Amino acid sequence: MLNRLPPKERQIVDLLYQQGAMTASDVTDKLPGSPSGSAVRTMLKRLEDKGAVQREDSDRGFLYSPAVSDQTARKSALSEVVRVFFNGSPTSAASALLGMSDGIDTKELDALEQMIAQARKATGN
Amino acid sequence: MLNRLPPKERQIVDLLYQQGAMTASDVTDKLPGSPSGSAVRTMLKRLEDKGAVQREDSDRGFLYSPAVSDQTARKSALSEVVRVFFNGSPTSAASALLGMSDGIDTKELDALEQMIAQARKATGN
DNA sequence: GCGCCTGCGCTACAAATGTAGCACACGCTA
DNA sequence: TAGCGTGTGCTACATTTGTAGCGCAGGCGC
Repeated sequence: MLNRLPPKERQIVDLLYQQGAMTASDVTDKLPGSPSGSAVRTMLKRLEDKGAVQREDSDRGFLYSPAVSDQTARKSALSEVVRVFFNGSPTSAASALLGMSDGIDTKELDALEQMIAQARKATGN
Repeated sequence: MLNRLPPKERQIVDLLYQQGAMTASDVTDKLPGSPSGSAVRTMLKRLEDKGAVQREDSDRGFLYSPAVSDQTARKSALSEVVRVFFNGSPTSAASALLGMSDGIDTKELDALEQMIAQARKATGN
């Protein structure tokens, strides 16, 4: 669970989820406050020890990526927010989400309505 | 920002958002791992110093509550998840939300479709 | 072969966090 | 009034986090 990570470590994992696998120096560059490379490497190591990230050998050095799949992490993150802020109701959260989007792509709205239709069917079962 | 809080402190603030204002000993009881009361009070104090929670006098001792309104915190939490996991697309997140709800209340679905209709109009502007 | 980058790991250390013990004040009750 | 239970604050301390310095290895240009 991401919430069990301390602030900076979490920031790093978030970055990896957001931008995909990258090297330690990439992380260093993209992190605010221009931390030293070794500082970042240390945290990456700790994250690895905790099993939060994994690394893979590449020609430009190690590539770090989250140990938990995007799919799983997304679900987990959403569940958390729903539980804490929306009294366990995913639909309430979805409403709030709709409310806060500025310009929305029509296609996405179509997709959403499809999902709603699906949900209606499921409920009907 | 909640993500700037260390794990346990965040757990406490989450609890306050989820269950509303409560006393230090209530927090102690509801927290897993049965921590000591003084441990909890210390964290509550630190949270207060950081401006994350506020307290109010009551007949049964101090009542602690999040310093940031639910509204604001919700929005902020959702934005964060959307940014990190859904490439900034609220509608994608909403889809995922729909997908993960089990039995959904028909009324909520109706409400959602209304929101979508609204969004369509807004886009048309 | 000799410097130079780049990437990495190890070690060190200050600050933050997590946890608890102790002492004190207030309201009740025997 | 002496003795409790409850609610607090203060202090202390072990662990974890955040940050960086140093030294080493491999690839590259001179």
